Amino acid sequence: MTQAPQAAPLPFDNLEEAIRAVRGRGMRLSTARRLVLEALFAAPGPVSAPQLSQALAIDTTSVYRNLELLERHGLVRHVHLGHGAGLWVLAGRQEHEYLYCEQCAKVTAVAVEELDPIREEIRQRFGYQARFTHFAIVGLCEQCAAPHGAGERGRRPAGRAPS
Amino acid sequence: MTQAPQAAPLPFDNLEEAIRAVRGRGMRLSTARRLVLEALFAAPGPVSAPQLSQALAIDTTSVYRNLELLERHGLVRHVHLGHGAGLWVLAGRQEHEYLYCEQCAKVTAVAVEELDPIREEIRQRFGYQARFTHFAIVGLCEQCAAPHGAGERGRRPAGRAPS
DNA sequence: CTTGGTGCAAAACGTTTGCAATGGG
DNA sequence: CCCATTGCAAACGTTTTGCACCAAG
Repeated sequence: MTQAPQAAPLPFDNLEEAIRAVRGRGMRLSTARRLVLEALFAAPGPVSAPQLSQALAIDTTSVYRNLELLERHGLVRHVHLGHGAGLWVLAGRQEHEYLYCEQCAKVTAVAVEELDPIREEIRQRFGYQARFTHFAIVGLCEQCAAPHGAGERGRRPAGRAPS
Repeated sequence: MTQAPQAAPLPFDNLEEAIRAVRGRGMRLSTARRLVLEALFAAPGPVSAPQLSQALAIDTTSVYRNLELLERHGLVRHVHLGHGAGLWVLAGRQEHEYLYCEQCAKVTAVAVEELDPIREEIRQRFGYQARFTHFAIVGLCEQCAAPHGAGERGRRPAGRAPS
């Protein structure tokens, strides 16, 4: 996960296409690699390498090597929502960027185009071409930002909340 | 550095005021603590705990404990520019948020107010009250974003460039 | 003198590397 | 058959924890 700024994402919609892309790029379709891809397709959101390793009963090393290789080939990418392990997602179609609530750990995925206006404003003001695919936008969600409303007031996170 | 969403920053301008704040909050002014504060005042930008530890010849453990304590009391905070160690800065006055170029590792610090328009747009569109104090805004700086210009074309980072 | 702070040792955690064995094409 | 890929062991860099000693107030 050393560094992986941008690898042009390969377009694919489903497992079969992803597998075709794997083969087409000269990678072998090992059991571990197929399982990792399947798991990522099945996952409801970003998953960590240790999670994958445990869930699939594949050595962590192998999971990392697969994710890194697939990332180099633009099939997956990783994201940081807060502290803790990096989280991995497919990089094929429907690219997402994430908003992360540091209080209740809520994660909101939005299509990249939805953030383009923000990106454009940042570019105009500061000259940077921003990318929220590596670091999520961290802050407070609507409920948690509401000063004293009835919403999530004071609620503790459901899962762990890496700040 | 477990988690530290927001601790109301104590306002202070210089070392003396910071020291007064330390004492006022019931913390002792140990040698290590004073050195860490001095180093942060002297630093031109965010610094990692291992860096501080080495530069000041203070045990890493002690540096971490001091930073964490000072963070809990709103005197310092930490930021992630990319991969690698968390980086620490004073949290007193002139708060900054950071833009980080993932290609040339350039860091641009901007006053929080300068990002308020961006924050406002994010709030309106997605309901999140964003905070770029924990994760920098990562992307490409003007030079590196320029497709084939004469600027930083192909230049490798000066220091390490954690993506 | 009290107790908060220190250094040292050791561990936790996520991640990377070296190497011999294995299985995919 | 060959070599990409695997598992295991071991290292890595950052951060945390336990504990006996020390020093700030």
